[in-house]
Amino acid sequence: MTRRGLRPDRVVDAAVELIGRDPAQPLTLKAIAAHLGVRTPSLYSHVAGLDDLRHRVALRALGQLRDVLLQAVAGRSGDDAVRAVGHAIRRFAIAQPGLYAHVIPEAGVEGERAAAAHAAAEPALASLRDRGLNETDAVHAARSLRSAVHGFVALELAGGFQLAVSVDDSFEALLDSLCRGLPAG
Amino acid sequence: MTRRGLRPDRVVDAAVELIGRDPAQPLTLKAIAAHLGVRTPSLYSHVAGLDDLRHRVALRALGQLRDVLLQAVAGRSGDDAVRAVGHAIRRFAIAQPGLYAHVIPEAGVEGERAAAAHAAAEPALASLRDRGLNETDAVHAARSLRSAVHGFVALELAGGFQLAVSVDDSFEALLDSLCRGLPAG
DNA sequence: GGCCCTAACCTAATCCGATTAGGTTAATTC
DNA sequence: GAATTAACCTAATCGGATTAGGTTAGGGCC
Repeated sequence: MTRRGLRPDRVVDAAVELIGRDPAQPLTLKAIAAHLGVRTPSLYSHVAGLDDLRHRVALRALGQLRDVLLQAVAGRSGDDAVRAVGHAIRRFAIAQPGLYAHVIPEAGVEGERAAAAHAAAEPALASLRDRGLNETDAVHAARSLRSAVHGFVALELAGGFQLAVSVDDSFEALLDSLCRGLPAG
Repeated sequence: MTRRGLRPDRVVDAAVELIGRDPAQPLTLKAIAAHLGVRTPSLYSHVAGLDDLRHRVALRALGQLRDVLLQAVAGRSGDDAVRAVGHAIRRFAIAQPGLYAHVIPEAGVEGERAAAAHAAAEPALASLRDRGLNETDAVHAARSLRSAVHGFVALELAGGFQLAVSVDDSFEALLDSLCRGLPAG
């Protein structure tokens, strides 16, 4: 019964690791507790429950996504930046499907999480403003880009692309279309 | 204890109705049974369990989506058809968010469901072929369109668009970009 | 060094929904 | 009208979340 020195962050670490190991497995307090060598109810000292845990995982995921996007757009502009954003999101989602799933809320977004989502969206938005778009058009474009990439990745991860046509090629085609089609200022 | 004359389809009907009433509420056998005036275990005479029920709901949803898309493309071609597909999907998703959610599988797709998904995708694919695209490019384009619209709707339903910019306008902008950007043959 | 307090951990118990086991009986068939 | 089938039921089990309420390790203070 030694103390484990758990912190909320350590619990989230464990959750993220389990999610990474097997994204199909649902995130369960029981599994996390076992992974940490603790009984399930003990987690309640650090986390307010399953919903709270999911919330924290979402924040973690959004933070990572933001980092990834910041790196992706660094030093790029124009179509180059748009493509980099697209590839970065897809790479992130494929590398950590379970984590990526938590980026999208199931119900409404609010508070801290909205802020995190906003922060994650910012890099793409900035590179679209650079493209010469005014604020409103940049928001339209950012939503379009994010929607297209999220939709693609969501369907891809769900196994939605069954036809015998390269999925990678389709993704490039999607980015091609977007770059061709997005207004340029 | 009179017989209710339940059929698998009636159970799915009830599920769809409950889902429609409150998409936020998770789909539960208990609620469906109550709605049908029956005890929970009785449902097992008609469906094999919760997973089977979800599968059936998904088939129903895919069928409806297909109908909606067939109507949407009827008599249209070119960008007109593309826009109609986009609007039809979005209208369907907003009208029946709970049902739409079941269109996207959580894990892999197989068998009957893959066929249903295929059938639902066909109308859009056909109208892209009409556009003069060869089969491969039509598949790329169909995936792009589906991804973009699905992503948009998923984020919209999740409350992901927080900024004070019209979501309807963003959707139009997305369709504009796609129409401008999709190859034309 | 010993006492106190907090909070981390535990066990036991409850709740809720899914699922299974096994009866009862309405409807159907012969 | 008897035999069969299958729809429905009750009772029980299971798995995971959550709550209630103890126990004790460890840090701060005398």
